[in-house]
Amino acid sequence: MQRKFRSPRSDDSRGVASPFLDRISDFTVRRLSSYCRILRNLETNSASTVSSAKLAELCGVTSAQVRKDLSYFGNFGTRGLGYQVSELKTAIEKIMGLHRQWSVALFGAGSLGHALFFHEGFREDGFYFRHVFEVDPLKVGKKWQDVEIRPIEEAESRLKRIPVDIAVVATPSESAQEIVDLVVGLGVKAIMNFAPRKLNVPDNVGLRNVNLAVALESLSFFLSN
Amino acid sequence: MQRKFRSPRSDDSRGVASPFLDRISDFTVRRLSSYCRILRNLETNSASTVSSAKLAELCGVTSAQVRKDLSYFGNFGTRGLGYQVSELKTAIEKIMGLHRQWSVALFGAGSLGHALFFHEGFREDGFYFRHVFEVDPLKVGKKWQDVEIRPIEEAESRLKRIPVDIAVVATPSESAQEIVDLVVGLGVKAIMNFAPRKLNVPDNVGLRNVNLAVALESLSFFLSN
DNA sequence: TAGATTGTTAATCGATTAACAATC
DNA sequence: TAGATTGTTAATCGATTAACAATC
Repeated sequence: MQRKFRSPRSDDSRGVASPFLDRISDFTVRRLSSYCRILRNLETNSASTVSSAKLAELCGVTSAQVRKDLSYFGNFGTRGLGYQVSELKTAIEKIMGLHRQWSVALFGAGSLGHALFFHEGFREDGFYFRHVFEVDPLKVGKKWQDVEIRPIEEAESRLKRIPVDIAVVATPSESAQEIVDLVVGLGVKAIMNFAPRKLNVPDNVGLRNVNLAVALESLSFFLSN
Repeated sequence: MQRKFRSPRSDDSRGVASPFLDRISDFTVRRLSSYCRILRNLETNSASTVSSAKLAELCGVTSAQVRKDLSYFGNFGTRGLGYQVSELKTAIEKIMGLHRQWSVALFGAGSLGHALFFHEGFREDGFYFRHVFEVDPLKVGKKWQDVEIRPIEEAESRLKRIPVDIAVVATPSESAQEIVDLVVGLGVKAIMNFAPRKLNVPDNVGLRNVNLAVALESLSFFLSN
């Protein structure tokens, strides 16, 4: 149904079990994102505990689903009482890698690139844009916050000097594969792609495609049928 | 596993069978989008026929999947020969509702709203923004192409005068439900939501959530494990 | 203790795939 | 005709859910 992600064998000293030998589906990962967001809200509203039923309701899933998802990673609750909000939030952030910072390079400084760069949620989650690369000479040289837009030709040398964990591709489809090949060659292991085309990456590189048209087309289908 | 969409009973005079009594999963709809895009490319490159195996390869799925997806809607191929590219493209566009125009209202004229408004792919697919509504008085009055940004208070009267098929919500999370209630009350039957929160809509309204953070968080999980 | 809720197993549901008769 | 490829059925795979013993 979907490609699964196999977690490498690595133990963890701070109470979060690693799901080695097990496989976590992307469905589960996406729900963990959602649980995390809700738990942050609950924490803001000073809730101290939450049951799987309550969390499920707030996320629009079943309570069995919540418990099942969490069970891949450890025992976070107390029978009869539920989960400590802050504790569970911290645990999920750690599982998701949201307890640390990630360096990101943005390719494409068009309106989509602009929106991504200034999207506040990313920074709050620990994702920091270190580079912006663009072909349009009219945009090169401009500064977005403390990052100067540089020509794509400088990507290699700059990424060697200041490496990143993640590359975000917000360029026209034609240049996407080229950029991916470049950053993969430079050791980048994770790519978020907005270009609506199939990209080839090695097995050990994570690729997530975001296609803005799909949601609208799905609504168009819904309205038509 | 997911909510299914039940197609209403309605026959079609132009050769595309309607899948009444059947249910089409959102997985299938998303793949139809993908087939459509590839077929458009093939048509541009003057390919006249394509097999399910070739189409599958270009989309990154199996040939059985392609044939299965298409089989929900009719018989589009010729045994031994494959599919006519233009014919199949036209058929899928019709199934998806991409053979006509859709009117869209945009809520939120921030950088995300800006990116969506100027996203070329939408217009090419037949989605036209008729309205842009925004609370920030500094933005109200500006013109994006031929559309003037108007205050959110005018949404009701303007949408009554010039109705839309789809509302796109690109506002902060806090105002999203309010906007949804408003447009649902005005008869809008399809909503694309970028606010990272659960929205309540009646059963007969289509809602698609796009969460930009999820793809990055999923990569953060990938890199961490 | 009685009530509540977890963690987990087994059952169910539904999506994908293999296989092949039909047929160009 | 022989080769190719569809449309469809049945088998498989995997995600979700119901149910309940464990236990706070």
